[in-house]
Amino acid sequence: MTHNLNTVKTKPKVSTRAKYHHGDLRAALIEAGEQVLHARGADGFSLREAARIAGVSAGAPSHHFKDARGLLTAIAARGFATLAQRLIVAENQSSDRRQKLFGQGQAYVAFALEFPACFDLMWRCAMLNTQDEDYIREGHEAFLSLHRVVDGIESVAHSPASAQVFMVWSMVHGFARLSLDGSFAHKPEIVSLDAIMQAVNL
Amino acid sequence: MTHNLNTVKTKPKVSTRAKYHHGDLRAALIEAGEQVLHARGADGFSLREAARIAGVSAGAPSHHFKDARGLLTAIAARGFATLAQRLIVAENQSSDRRQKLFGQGQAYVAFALEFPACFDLMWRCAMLNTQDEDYIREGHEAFLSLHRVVDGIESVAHSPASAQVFMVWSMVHGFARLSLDGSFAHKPEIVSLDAIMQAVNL
DNA sequence: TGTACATCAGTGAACGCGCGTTCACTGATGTAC
DNA sequence: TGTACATCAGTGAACGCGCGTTCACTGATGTAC
Repeated sequence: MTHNLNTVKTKPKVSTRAKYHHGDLRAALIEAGEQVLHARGADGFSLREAARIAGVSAGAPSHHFKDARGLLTAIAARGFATLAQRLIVAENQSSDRRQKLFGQGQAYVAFALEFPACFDLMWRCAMLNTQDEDYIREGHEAFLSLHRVVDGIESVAHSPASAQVFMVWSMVHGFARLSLDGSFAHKPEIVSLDAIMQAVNL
Repeated sequence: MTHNLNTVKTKPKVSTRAKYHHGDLRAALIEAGEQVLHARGADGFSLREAARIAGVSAGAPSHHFKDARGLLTAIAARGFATLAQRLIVAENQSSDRRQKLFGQGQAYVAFALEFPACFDLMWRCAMLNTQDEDYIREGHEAFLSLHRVVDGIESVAHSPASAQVFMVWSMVHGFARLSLDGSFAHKPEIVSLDAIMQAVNL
């Protein structure tokens, strides 16, 4: 996931001669699509622009994705994969269970802030094929990691673990969204995720 | 806020003869716009369709709104006004402070579920004029109501009140969003806002 | 190693789409006198 | 009450926009023999 859209268009392959066959256009389109997404946001996304960046004609993507939605779904699935991976890293980074959870919260929000358009896209169901296997699997993967950690917490509040997972998820997700959408921008108080997670007694 | 887009197009005024001047086209456009928004979502919104529903030509809106963004901003501001009003109702509906907060949480989520596209729009800054006075004021109004209630709670956790406001807001907002975006749809556990708010010790 | 041929993965031109906005215009309204 | 006139709030035609997708095509690749 690297995004610099304004670079001069260069051939993705080292060979000096343009190759008629790309090699791995599917992967190249996903990467190009991520660039477009990052630069223009989910609403400004364009399949043609992704093709342009990949150095290929507008019709070419149809050989690898059924339509624009197909590419976007692949990108969203990759987003979930990255998120899940980071949550798992946080899960393994501490032995203290509360520390694990704090780490996951930070990782979740950091992901959203690092890839705002992708994070946005991941929940823009109207733009995605939500039946897609990868998309479902990677999303579930992320949820499971969070679930494992919350399950490991003996709570001060004696709520069912499932309520606590959804509580934490909602809070962290809401915090990420409100941050991205600028809702905290003009509030006098400084808003930190740490302070907020401290405020809930787990 | 009533939305039935598929009704036969009727003149908004009682007079049998079409009037050249509308009377209150601004208000009619806002209402028509809400219908479009509700039926097609924020992404499917179209100024022309709103004009069509209001029974007016495509150019007419320009006399009342600078552009499409202007109309959308007015709609979003009205959304915040409605939300604020409902939060204030919840605030006054109980004398118990925790009950107030629970009521506000329910009201917040209920609003999101009742007007999903409007709720969505209210945070779609790229589609709005976020400098608009009304938009800012009504949004602030809603926040203030929540703030008052949280300030009135003596917490088990001795966190600063501001951290608690943002915690509650994040949680409720995240819950609303995840609900709307279908993230809870395929989870085995039943997810209720009540259970989740119980899980945080306030 | 050479050849025939099927399949794959591109090209590039074309299509239709509804949109937001602009513009010269005109009908309706309200006000000054 | 009547008239002249400015202003307001509509019309409807036109424009340009970049988009996603389709299609007949062709160059490149790989495989069977």
